[in-house]
Amino acid sequence: MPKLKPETQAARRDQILDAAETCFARDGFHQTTIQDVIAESGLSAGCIYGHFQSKEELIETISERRHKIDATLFSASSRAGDPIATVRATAAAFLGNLEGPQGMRARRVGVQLWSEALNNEAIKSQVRAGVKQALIELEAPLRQAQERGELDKTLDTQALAGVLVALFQGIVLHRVWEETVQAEPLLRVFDALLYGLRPRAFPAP
Amino acid sequence: MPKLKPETQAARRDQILDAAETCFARDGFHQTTIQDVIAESGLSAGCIYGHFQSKEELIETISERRHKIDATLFSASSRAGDPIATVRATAAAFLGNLEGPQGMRARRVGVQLWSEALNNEAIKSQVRAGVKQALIELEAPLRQAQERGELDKTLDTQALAGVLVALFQGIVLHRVWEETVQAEPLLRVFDALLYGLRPRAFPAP
Amino acid sequence: MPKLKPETQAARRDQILDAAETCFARDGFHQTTIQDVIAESGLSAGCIYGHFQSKEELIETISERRHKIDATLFSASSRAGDPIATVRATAAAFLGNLEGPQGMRARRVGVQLWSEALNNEAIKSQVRAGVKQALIELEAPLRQAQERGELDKTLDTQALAGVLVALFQGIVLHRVWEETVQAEPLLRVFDALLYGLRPRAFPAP
Amino acid sequence: MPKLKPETQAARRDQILDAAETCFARDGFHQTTIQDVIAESGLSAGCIYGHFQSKEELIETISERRHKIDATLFSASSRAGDPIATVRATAAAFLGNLEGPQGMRARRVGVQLWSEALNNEAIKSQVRAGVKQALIELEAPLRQAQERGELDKTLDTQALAGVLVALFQGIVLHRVWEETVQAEPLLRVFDALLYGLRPRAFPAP
DNA sequence: GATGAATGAGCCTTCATTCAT
DNA sequence: TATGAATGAAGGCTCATTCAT
Repeated sequence: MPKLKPETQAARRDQILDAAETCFARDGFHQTTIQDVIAESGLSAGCIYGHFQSKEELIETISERRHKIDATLFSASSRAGDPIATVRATAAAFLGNLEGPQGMRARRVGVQLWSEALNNEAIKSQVRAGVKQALIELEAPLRQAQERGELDKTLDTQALAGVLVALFQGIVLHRVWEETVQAEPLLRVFDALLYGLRPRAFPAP
Repeated sequence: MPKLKPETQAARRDQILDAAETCFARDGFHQTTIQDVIAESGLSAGCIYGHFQSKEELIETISERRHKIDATLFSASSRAGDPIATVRATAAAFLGNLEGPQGMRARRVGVQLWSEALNNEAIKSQVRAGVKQALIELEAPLRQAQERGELDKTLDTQALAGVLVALFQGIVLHRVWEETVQAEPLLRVFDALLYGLRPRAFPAP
Repeated sequence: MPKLKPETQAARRDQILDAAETCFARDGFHQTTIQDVIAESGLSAGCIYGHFQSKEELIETISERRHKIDATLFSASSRAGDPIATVRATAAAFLGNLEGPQGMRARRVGVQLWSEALNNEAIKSQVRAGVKQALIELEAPLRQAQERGELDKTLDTQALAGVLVALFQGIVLHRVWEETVQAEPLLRVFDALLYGLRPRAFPAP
Repeated sequence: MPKLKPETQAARRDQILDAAETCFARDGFHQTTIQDVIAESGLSAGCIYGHFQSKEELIETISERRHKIDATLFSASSRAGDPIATVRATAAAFLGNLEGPQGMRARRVGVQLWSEALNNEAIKSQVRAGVKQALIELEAPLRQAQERGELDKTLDTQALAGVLVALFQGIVLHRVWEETVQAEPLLRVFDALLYGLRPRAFPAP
C-alpha cells in the first residue's frame, strides 16, 4: 500500500467528515463519541486519528467545510443587473436550503456551531467571517438598489443587511426546532418587507 | 432534623443555579464540570446533589428559569390600545435586554439552550413553548393593527410574527458573537420595516 | 465524610505509593498500568488521581521517598570519632540493606530510577542530589582519616568517595540481577581495599 | 524475486539497529515509538518489521550487539605476561570508552538495559552473561597476580573481580548522569587501590 | 523486498454521582 | 442537611503491528 494519491486521501477525509457530521447532527457534538464516528464510518480509531489530530479538529474542519458551502450560496444567488432580485434569490436560497435530509443535517450542525463558537475561538472566527461575508454580499445589492431608486435612500444599508442575515439565521433556528415551519409564507413576508422599503413620497416618521 | 424552611431551600437552589449559570455562560454546558459549579458556588457536591438530581436537571432548570424571565418581557411590553407601539416595545425590550453583564450571561446561556434543544427533549419543548408564546403575543397586536388599518390587510400575520421572532433571535446570535453589535441602528431598521408594512393605495405585486 | 485529617490523608497517599512501588518493583514502571496499581491498592482510579496528578507523579514521588530513606542510611552510619569505622559502617549499611523482600523491592525500583533519570529531569536531579550527598558524607570521614594519618595523604579524597559510591551502586546492580550475590565476601574485599590505602613507608609509584 | 544478498541484508539490519539505538539513547526505550525509528532510519514500518519481529526484538538485538562489543574490550585489554597491567588496561578501556558521542550513546542504552533486565528474561541473561564473562576475564589475571606474588594471597579473587566490575559499572552510571565526571582521577584511585592490595609484610587485621 | 495506510487493543485520565460521617 | 473522599464507567487517543499494493 504505497503512498495514497492525494485525491484518495481527500476522499478518505471526506468519508470521515461525513460520518462525523452525521453523528454530530444526530446526537450533538458532545454526545457523540469517537466510537460513534468509528461505527458510522466503518473505519478504525487509528485511521481517523491519522487524518485528524483530535475530535476538536474534526468539529473545526466540519465548521470550515460548512462555511465554504454556505459561501457559495451567496455567489450563486447573484442576479446581475437586478439587485433586489439578488437579495430575494439569496433569501430563497437560504430558506430553500433547509429542506431535505441533507439540508437538515447541515442546519443541525450549523446551529451547534453557533453555540460552540462561544467557547471555541477557531469556530467563533469562522462564524464571524461567515456573517461578515454575508453582510458584505448583501449590502452591495442593497446599496445598488438605493442608487437605482429601488430602495429608500434614508435606510442604513449596513444595519439592514444585518437585520436580513439575523432573520435568515433565526429562521434556521425555527426550522431546526419545528420541522413544520414552512419557507413559503416566510418568503412572502420577506417580499412584503422589501416592497415596503421602496422609496416613498412621504418619509417615515 | 426538621425540614428546611421552603424559602431557605429556594434561596439555596437559586444560589446553585446562579453559580451554574455563571459557569455555563463562561465555559459552556459541556466544558463546565460539577467541580466548577462547586467552586463557583462555594458549596459541596453533596449539597448540590441534595437539591438537583443531576447536571442535566441543573441545565433544564436554568432553561425553565430563563424562559420564565423572557415571558415577562412580553407582558411588560404591552401598550394597551396601541398595537404597533406594543410590537415596537417588544422589539426594544428584546434588544435592550442584551446589554450589561447580566444580559450577556443570559444570552450566552440562551444560545447554548437553542443548540441543546436539538438533543434534549425537555429543553426542546421549553424552547418551542417559548417561541410559541412569543408568536401568540406578537400576532395578537399585529392582527389588531390590521383591524385598525395600521397594517396591510393582505399580510399573513402568523408568518409575520414568525419573521419578527426569528429576527429577534438572530440578533441575539450576532450580539453574542460580536459584542460591538449595536441595538440602535437595528431598531431604526425595524421601525422602517413596520412603517413599510402599512396599508398602501396600490397593493404589492 | 467531612474533610479528612491530614494524617489520614498521608496514610492514604502512602497506601497508594506502597501499592505502586510493589507493582513497579514487580513489573517495571512502563509495564505497570494504573489498573495494576488499582488492583494492588484496592482503591479506585478516581481516588488515586485525587492524590496524584499522573502516573509520572507517582513515579517521581516514589523516587523522592526512596532518596529520603537512603539519606538516613548515611546519617545512621556515622561513627563519631572513628572515620574509617564510619566509612565501613556506611558500606555495611548499603550492602545489608539489600536483603529481604523490602530491600529487594527498594533496589529494583532504585535501579529503574537510575535508568529513568536519563529521560526525566525531575528524577535526574533527585538521583544527582542523592549521589552528591553520598559523596559529601563519605568524603568528610575520608579527609578526617587522612588528617589522623589513617589514610594515605596523597589520595584524592573526592575521587575516592566517587569510587566508593560507584562501587556501592554497582553492587546493587549485581544483587538485583543475581540474587545469590553475597554481601559478606564483598565487604571483606572492601575492608582489604581500605586497609591497603593506609599510609605507606614507600609511596605508590 | 531473488533473496537479497546476505551482506545487503546485514547492512539494512545495521541501519535499522543504528537508528533504533540513536532513538533509544536519546529518548529511552519506552518513550521511543516505532515511528521515531522510522523517521530516524528513513525506512518504513513494513521494512523494519521485515527484519525484526517486534520492538522487543529490536531492543534485544541491540542488547546482544552491545555485549559483543563490550566483550572485545576485555580481550583487547589482555597484556600477556603482566596480569596487573591487564587489569589496569581493562579499567582504562572501560573508562576511556565512556567518552565521545558514540560512547555516550552506548552507555545510555547500556544503563537502560540494566534496568530492563529486571523485567525481560532475554536481556537479563545477556546482562548476566556479560557480567560473568567480565568476572572470568578479570579473575584470571588476578589469580595469576597472586601466584606471581603481586597480589595479597589471602584475597578472595572472585569477590575482588566482582568488586571491580561493580565499580566499573557504577562509574558508567555516574558518567551518564553527570557528564562532567572525569575518568582520570578515578583511574588514579584505581591504581592506588591495586597498589594497596600488594602482599604485605604484616597481614591485614 | 519495500511501502505506509489502516487496524484495534488497551492505556491514562476525567468527572458525574454516591454515601459514610 | 452539608461535606468531600471515593467510586468506576467511559472517553479520547496512542502505537505496535499487519497486509494490500
